[in-house]
Amino acid sequence: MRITLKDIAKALNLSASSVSKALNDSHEISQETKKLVKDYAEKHHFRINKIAQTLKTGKTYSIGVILFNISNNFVAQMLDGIQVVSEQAKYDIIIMQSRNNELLEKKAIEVLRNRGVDGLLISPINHQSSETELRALQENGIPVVLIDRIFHNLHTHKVGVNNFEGAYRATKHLVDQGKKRLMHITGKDLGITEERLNGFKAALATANIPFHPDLLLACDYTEGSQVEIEIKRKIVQLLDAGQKPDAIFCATDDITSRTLGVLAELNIAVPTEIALIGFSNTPYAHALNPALSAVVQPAFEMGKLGFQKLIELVNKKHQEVAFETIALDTELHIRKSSL
Amino acid sequence: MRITLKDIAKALNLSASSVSKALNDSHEISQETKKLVKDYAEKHHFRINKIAQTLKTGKTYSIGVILFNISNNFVAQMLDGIQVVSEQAKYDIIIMQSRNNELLEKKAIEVLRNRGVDGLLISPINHQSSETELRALQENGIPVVLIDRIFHNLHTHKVGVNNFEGAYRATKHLVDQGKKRLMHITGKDLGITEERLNGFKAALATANIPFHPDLLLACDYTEGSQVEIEIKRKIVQLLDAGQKPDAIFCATDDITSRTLGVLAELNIAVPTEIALIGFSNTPYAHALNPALSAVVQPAFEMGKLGFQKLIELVNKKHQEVAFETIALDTELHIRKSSL
DNA sequence: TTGTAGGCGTTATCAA
DNA sequence: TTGATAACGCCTACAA
Repeated sequence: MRITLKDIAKALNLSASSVSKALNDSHEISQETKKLVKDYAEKHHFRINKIAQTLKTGKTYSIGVILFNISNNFVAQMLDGIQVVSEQAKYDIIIMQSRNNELLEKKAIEVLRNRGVDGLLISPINHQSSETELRALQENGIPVVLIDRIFHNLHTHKVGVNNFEGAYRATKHLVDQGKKRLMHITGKDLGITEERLNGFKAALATANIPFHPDLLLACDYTEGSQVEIEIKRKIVQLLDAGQKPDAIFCATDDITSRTLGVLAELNIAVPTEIALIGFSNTPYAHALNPALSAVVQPAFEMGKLGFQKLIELVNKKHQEVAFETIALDTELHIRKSSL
Repeated sequence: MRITLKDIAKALNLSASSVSKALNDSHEISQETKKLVKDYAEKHHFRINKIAQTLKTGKTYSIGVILFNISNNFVAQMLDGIQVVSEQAKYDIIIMQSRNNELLEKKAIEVLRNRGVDGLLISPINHQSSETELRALQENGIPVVLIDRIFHNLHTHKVGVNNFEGAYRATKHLVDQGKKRLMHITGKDLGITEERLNGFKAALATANIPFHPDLLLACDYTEGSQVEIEIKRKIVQLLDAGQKPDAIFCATDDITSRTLGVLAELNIAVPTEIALIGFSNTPYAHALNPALSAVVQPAFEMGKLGFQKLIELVNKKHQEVAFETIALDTELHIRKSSL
């Protein structure tokens, strides 16, 4: 059904190797033969069997990408960047989701490894998740690059953002608005949240506002989606205790959206009762009511850069490389929700 | 570096074929030998080379999935359903985005075909997009299943929703609220929008409200993201002409979100000035201000069902199958934006 | 400039 | 119950 090199060879009275060379534009083959072969191939819709090619060459021309959840604006934007570069570089990408679950993460790595990929771009669950598995990949000549969640022990290229700085500026902004009781809602053990918490604390410190552990909520992402409930419970609890915050800084895209939802549900006016700002890459920030103040990450750029770095490694597998950690800047978009 | 069947065979003084059979639990191999082989394999971290296996067997155990844009709640939810089933079925999925661009769609099909997939799940751009390419796949024994965009000429299983019904009920709801000047914003040539338009018209008809072409906007999705600008221009134009609608029904997830944004930008109060309802699967519908009334599609179910249907085809490639078209029901969620 | 032979890692067929 | 052999489709020395 599907035509192969041999078929072409037979039809043209050539050897399979000549056909192979002709299709690969080898200098050992005459122009006429090349033309003959290529025309025939085109006419008969010859498509090379990548599987066989891979088996022979060892190159799969595919890259594994492990993200925690692709239905997240931030992640989707990274993915867009990744895809742009992957197309230029003629690499296919195989996307897997870890859902912030270390078991699924390990499984994804395993699947990709079995299937054969030339490299792996991953946003790991946390500091040391799947460390041995990733190291094993590297030792087998499959380069790994970390993206977004760059606080990981693995020794390699890492592309993320300046989390401390982003959090610091957002918090500073709230402080500058005269807010005194700042709450921080974050995720537990997500690999980037520590730095954001540090930024939060640092901004408080510069304003001589003591950090109040009661105003910190670290949501658990390992279980199903109880996050919204956790947030609601915490806020209600603060209200009941007469400890209402006057501003909230949210650490991730997902948390920001959910917090907004909880406040709406509780009929808490934003920003008059509680001001809100958070990490968010939603393209609809301006369309929300009130328009959302956000720390925006250069997600598209991160995706592009991360993938480029990975391709570099793939292409010079055997040379010594000085690994870099790149932290891009975030942008602070002030809108109504924090004013 | 990586251990192969032969290595095991050599180490155990067996033949490669026996090792292969042992690992595949063939009945021709003795229990002791199996244990021997499996233990050795485990101990030495043997992982089978899927590439070689595929070359030999012709089965890739991977399925191509072509969607138009994965950073869309609705699509992301479908994808979740797809992934759940794919893991059960032990198939990998390779995700590609067509971005509602027929050239990219064709390219994606080509890539998947070259790379080798056992089947294709696709949400095609429109009625006849890539029809010949898809048919060619089928003729080469690679089954195709259509999802979401089920109004396509291809003869196969199709899994989508009852678009007419969903649109009809949403529009009917607006009519029941006493709305008279209903606007419909939709996408041009997206394969599902005709039926939604028909549902819109039918609901108007039952209320004896004439359909007004001026109150219809079909956005062009083939070019970059001018959609929001188009919507804004149209609404401003209607306002200027004193033709302000009193309600809007939006046909897709993306259009609903964007329309909401435009209305906010134009400082048009929802629902008092203009009521709004639209197809949307955003998990934050209740968290928007005002909470968004929406026609919700069973996206997760669609993904699951579509993938299941595809796997069925993959597994009985040579039997005659009676193709089905399945239209799941949508849910109407009435919230504040349309009241 | 073209062809031959061997092999990538696996499995299927047949023989032992 | 095990083993030898060939084959999947392609590429690459090396020979012609």
